[in-house]
Formats: sequence, structure tokens, C-alpha cells
Amino acid sequence: MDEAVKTRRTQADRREEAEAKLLEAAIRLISEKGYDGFSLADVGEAAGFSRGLPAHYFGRKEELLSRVAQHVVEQYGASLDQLPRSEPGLPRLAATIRQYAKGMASRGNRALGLLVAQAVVEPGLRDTIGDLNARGFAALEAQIRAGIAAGNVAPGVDAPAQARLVYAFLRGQMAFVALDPTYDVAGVAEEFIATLTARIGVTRP
Amino acid sequence: MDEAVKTRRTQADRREEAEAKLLEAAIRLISEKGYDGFSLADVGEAAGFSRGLPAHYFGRKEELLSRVAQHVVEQYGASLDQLPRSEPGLPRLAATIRQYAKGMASRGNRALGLLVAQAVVEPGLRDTIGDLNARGFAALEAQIRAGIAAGNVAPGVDAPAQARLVYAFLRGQMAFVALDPTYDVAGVAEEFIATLTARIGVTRP
Amino acid sequence: MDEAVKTRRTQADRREEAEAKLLEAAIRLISEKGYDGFSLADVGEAAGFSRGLPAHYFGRKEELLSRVAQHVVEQYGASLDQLPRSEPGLPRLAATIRQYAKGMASRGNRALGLLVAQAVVEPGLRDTIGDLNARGFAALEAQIRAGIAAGNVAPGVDAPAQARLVYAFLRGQMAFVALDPTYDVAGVAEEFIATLTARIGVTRP
Amino acid sequence: MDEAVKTRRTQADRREEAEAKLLEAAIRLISEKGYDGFSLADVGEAAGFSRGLPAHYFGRKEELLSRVAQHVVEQYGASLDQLPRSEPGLPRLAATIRQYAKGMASRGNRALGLLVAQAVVEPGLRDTIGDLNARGFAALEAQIRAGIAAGNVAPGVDAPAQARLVYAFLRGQMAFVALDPTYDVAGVAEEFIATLTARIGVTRP
DNA sequence: AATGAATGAGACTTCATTCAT
DNA sequence: TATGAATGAAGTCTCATTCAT
Repeated sequence: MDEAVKTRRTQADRREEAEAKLLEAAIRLISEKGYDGFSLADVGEAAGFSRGLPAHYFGRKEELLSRVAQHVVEQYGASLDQLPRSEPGLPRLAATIRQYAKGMASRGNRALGLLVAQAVVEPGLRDTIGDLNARGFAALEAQIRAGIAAGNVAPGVDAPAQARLVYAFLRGQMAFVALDPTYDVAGVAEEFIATLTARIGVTRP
Repeated sequence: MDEAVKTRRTQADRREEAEAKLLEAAIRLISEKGYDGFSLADVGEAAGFSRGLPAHYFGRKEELLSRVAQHVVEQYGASLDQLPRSEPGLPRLAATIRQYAKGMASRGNRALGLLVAQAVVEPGLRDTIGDLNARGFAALEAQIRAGIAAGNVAPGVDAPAQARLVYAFLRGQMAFVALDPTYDVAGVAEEFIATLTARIGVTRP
Repeated sequence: MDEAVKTRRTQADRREEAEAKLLEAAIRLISEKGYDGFSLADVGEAAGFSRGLPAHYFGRKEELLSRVAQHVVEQYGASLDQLPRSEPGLPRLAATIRQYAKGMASRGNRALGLLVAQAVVEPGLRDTIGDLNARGFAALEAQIRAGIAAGNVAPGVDAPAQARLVYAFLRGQMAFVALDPTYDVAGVAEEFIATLTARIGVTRP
Repeated sequence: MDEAVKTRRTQADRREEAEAKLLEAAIRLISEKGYDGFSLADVGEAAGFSRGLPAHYFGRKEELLSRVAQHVVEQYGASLDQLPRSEPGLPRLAATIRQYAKGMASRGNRALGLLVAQAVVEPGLRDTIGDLNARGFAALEAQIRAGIAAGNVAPGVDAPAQARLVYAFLRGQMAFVALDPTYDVAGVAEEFIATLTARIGVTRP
């Protein structure tokens, strides 16, 4: 039985590992060629496997792309949950914005941008990306409320609207960076933080 | 001879008109099926012409898509140039933001979102979309400067950064609306205007 | 306008002719390789066209095969309608059976046998073959009734049942011939005619 | 040693049982999807085993299909050998025809119909089905001769031809039933028995 | 012995593109 | 000029088959 378990483990591991490699390869290809600019065979080869493996695992290309989206969103969402360990509220919001600005040129983000756009016309992606947005809104909103509780955000602030505002800004920046690597993310992010602070920060007289 | 000239004119006109219809059909298809989710023949049929006409006019599909991008950008840019006739500076900025929020769910905007995303991986679109961004930045920046001149924007404001900030916010909202029609664009836009005003507006003591 | 009509004619003719060639090629392939033993590309090549043409015309393979069935059935049914010009009733029935026996080894019949069998599991063929059977029953039944009217078939004969009986025999023979070219169709057919006559013929005392 | 022998026996039995289940599953699949409308993996799953087992046991698909044909023919032939225990000759022939009519809608028969048709183009099946036909002819022929000996069939009857005639009728009916479950097998079979009797039966004055 | 992972060939199908009318 | 016939190149997807466990 130990034998059997070990064997099954190993087989399952082999598969899981191969799947992960295929997903990574797909992310790379999306970020380089676009949502539809590559074939399943390309994914197999890019991952160092046979041309047929992606189809064998995922069945339809749509399924592979949906899995890719989930994978990217999971990674992105995980980083979103790990807000920097600054003081809760406005300081942590500022830190979050800076962190995002820093990671914005990554391959995963380029791929995410294409997936987000495609989600508008691809029902299979719609929910995944919709969840991502909802999660982002919620995390930011929670942080704003934490700031109110902590006293570094003004009590009357419309938390949901401000959360969406912040997230929209971040998403928009992402598109600029992806297109133009010389775009000054950090500078504009600082300006945004200052703007946000002017609106929701607590002025101690 | 007059005859000949008139005929040629008419033919050229008819061609231009047919091309415009094809481009509009292509925009519709992009907004429904994505950047690459349709064939040249589909465009012909969607425009009410024969399946072969798009190939006849545009030759390569790449050429059609490039023309579509130019067309969309032109329309979008034109609306950007027609800023509302409010008082220059902050009031006109606010009006602009509201106007954008209103038009955000249009088909053209959905298509634009897909084109902007695709531009990241498509050299043929890169310049077109890059120009669009530059034009947007410039228009907003000019308005901020006009505000400083008019006295409704604080003199020390970093106009380029604020212009990018505003444009990023608008672009990000566009993505949210495209994905979720129930997203409250107007409400968040008002919150944004208030936020912007808190930062760059002139407080009269 | 004459011009236009002629042009359109010619194009339509070209297409119709090509389609007919493709269908004939498909029949040949079915009779040689079975219902599923060949590809669409094979059909194109066998007909002297490109590998892609069958797909271009028929879209799905299923559609091609359905069209083939209609084509074969049409030919077969046409020959069935042209009963030999013998005296109506029993003589003409006998002549019909002989005629069928003679044509049984043809390529079309081999293909028909495979299509009939496949119809059991292929909804797209079911109706076509069902119609063929119904037509066969009806033609034979009509001939039996004609015999009663003409006085060479006994009045009390169960025409529908006898028609089915005859048609079942013919269909069964078809399978034997297709499998074994040395099978003595003609001899067994004569024996069948004698048997039929013994049952439904009118004995003049 | 007894142990070892018993174990080996048991394993051989288990294998044989599993193979039988796979063959039955294959028959089911043929009757539902056609001769080639399923994969080896489908057979494994349909039989309640793993997707890999059919390949493990039979090696090539061709081998599985050939074994299926043998299996079906064996079952069919066995039922043919077990002619009903009526009086030899014409009565037993009639009983046989009735028995066949009754069993005609079975799954095995549907599969057999497809195998018979496929045999025309599949050398591997040709002999198997040829043998089946020969066996059927022989059994019927023997029964006719037995009738002559017993005095219930007329002495001058052409036994081989009549045997083929009967078998052709039965085979043809099979195709009708498979296609149309409402076809009145029993009624037409009775008409056939009466027809046969009129031709080969002995009239007692 | 049995499972299922992995390969690679080949099918169907779609389309950009070229050509004939 | 405009249509649509025809080609041929991919791309998706399915599977028989081989291998590792």
C-alpha cells in the first residue's frame, strides 16, 4: 500500500509539475504574442514537452487559457493579499500602491493585461477576471476602513468608491507601462499617493 | 470629360463609403469576438457586402486591423479634442471626466480596450496607440496649465504627472465598465473629481 | 445583364460540376475503404482537386457523407422507379428482381450497403435511408396491386407484407454479393421468383 | 504448488472474465456509435476498467475489433445451432425463422449488422463473416434435406438455393429492424413462412 | 498486472490569400 | 469593380500506441 501510494504520488506529481510548466510557458507566450498568437503545440514545445501534451491535458485551448487566467490571478491575488507590513490604513495603502508600481513591468502583468481585455469577449474568462476585480476592490476597501478605525483616514470617506478609484488608477497605469517601458510609474504613483492623501487623509491641526 | 470626372468621383466616393462600412463592421466584430475572433469574410458579411470584399480592399488582414485601429483612435481622439465648453481649467477637466464616464460603455470603447491591450504585442498597433496616449496626456496637461493660468488650479501642480494620473484612472475605469455594465462609473467619477479637486484645486480663503 | 447571367451560370456550373466529382470520389472511397476509412483530403485528391476543397464545400465531414447518401439513394431510387417495361404485375416484379440481381455488384451498391449499416448509428443518415426503404416498399407494393388488377397476382395477397418480403430478400442478397463475388445471385434470384410465383401467382386450371 | 496452480488459474480466469467484459462493452459501443466511432479508452471505461486496459490486453485496436467479431459471430452461430426442438424439416425451419425474427432487435444484432457491412472492406473481418454466412447456409440447407428425408419437404427442392434465399431474407429483415423498431418483423416473417411453404412444402392430397 | 503519462501522427476545420469570371 | 471559387497552410483536437510506475 505504501508502494501504491508512493507510485500514485509520483505519477500525480509528474503530472502536476508538467501542468505547472505548461501554464508558465503559456503565460510567457501570451505576454509575447498575445492572447491568440500561439498554438497549443507552441506551448508544449516552449515548456520542453511534446507538441501534443497541452491538448492531452487541457482538452480545449479555451480550457488552457482559462486555467492560465486562474493561475495568473491567483499569483496576482496572493501578492495583493500580502499587503506590506506598514501601519494599517493610509500608510499601508501607500505602500501597496508603490509595490504595485514596482512590479508592473513583469511578464505576468503583461499577460494579465491581455487576459483582462479578452475577458470582455470570452465568457470563460469573465468570471475569473470579475473575481479578481472584486477581490481587489474588497482588499482596498478593507484597508480604507482600517484607516478610519486607526484614525489615519477621515471618517466620512466613501470607502467603496475610493477603493474603485485606486484600483482603476492602478489598472490604467498597468496598460501604460506595458506599452511604454519608459513611462515613469514611480513618479506618477507618488503624485497619486499625494492626491489620495489630500482627499482621504486626516489633517492634524 | 465632365462625365468621366464625375463618374470617377462617384466611384471613389462609393469605395470610401464601403470601406467605412467595412471598418465599422470590423469594430463591431472586435467588440464582440475579440481582436482576432473573426475572419475577413465575416467582416464582409457583417457589413452587408460580399465575403470577398475586405480582401479586395485591404489585401492583408493586418492592413484591415491597422486601419481599424486608426479609425477608432481618430474617433476617440476627436471626441477628446471636443472638450466641453465649460470654463477652462478645473471645471473643464471635471466636465471631461464626466463626459468620458458617460460614453464608456459604447461599442467603440470596448473595441478600443481590446486594441490597446493588443498593442502591447503587435508592433503595427504600438505606434497608433502610443500616439493616442500621448495625445490624451497632452490634452489633459494643457487643460491643467490653462487652469493654472485661469487661477482655478494651484500654481505648483505637477501638470504632466497629474495628466497621466487622470488618464490612467479613465483607462482603468474603461476596463471595469467593459466587463461589468452595472459598475457605477458616474459615482466613482464624481469621487475622483472631488479627489482631484482636493489636490490641485485652488482654495479661496 | 446577359454577361452577368452567363458569368454567374458559369461559376455555378463550375461549382456544381466540382461537387459532383467530389461526391463520386467519395462513393468510390466508401466502397473501397468503408464509411470512415478515408479523410476529406483523400476525397479532394481522389477527385483531382486540392486537399482542402471538400471541407470548403461541405463544411463538416458529416455533411459530405449525408450528401453522398442522398446522391446514392437518388441514383438507386431512380433505377427503382424505372421498372422494366414488362407486363405490369408479376412479370414486371420478376423482371425487377432480375435487374437488381444483375446490378448488385456495382460500386454504388457496395457504398450503399455501408451507408445503410451506418444509418443505424448516424442520425444524419437515418432519414435518408429510411426514405429509401419506404420508397422501395411502396414501389413493390404498387406493382403487386397492379398484378392483382391485371389478374396475374392472386386477389387475396397481403401486398404490404409481400413487398417487404421481396425487399428484404433483395437487401440480404446485396450483402452476400458484396462479400463474395462468386455468390450465385442470378440462380438464387430465379429460385426466389419461382417461390414468389408459387405464393402470389394466379394458377389457371 | 497447489497454491501456485490455483493462483495461476485464478489469474487466468480473472483475465478471461475481464476480456469478456471488454468485448461486451465494445459490442455495446459498436451498436451505439458504429464500427469505428469509439476509442480503446472508451471501451475500458464502458467496461468499468481503466482507460489503458484494452490496449494492455489487445495491443492493437484491430485485434480488439477482430476479437469482437469472433465473439459476436460465436454467439450468433451458437443460437443458430440451437434450432428449436420442433419436428425436423419444414416445421423446424419455420420455428427458426420465427426465433430469428424475435431476437432481431437485440444489441448484438445491431453490432453484427455493422460488422457484416464493414467486412466488405476489412480483410480482417472478411473471413470471420464469410464463415458465419457459410455456417448459416449449411445449417439451413441441412434442415431442408432433413425435411426431404422426413417427407415434409418436396423431394425435388434445390436445397442450396433455398437455404440462401431464406438466409438472405433474414439478413435483409435485420437491416430494416435495426433502422426502424416499429417494423413488423413477426408479420412479414409469417408471410415468408407461408410463401416458403407454398414452394417447398409437401401437399398431402 | 494494471494504470495512466506521454508521444506523435493524422483527422477535421478554418481562413488568409490568390485567381478566374 | 466585385464576387466567390479554389488553394494550401495552420491550428485544434483525438487517439492509437508506447513507456514508466
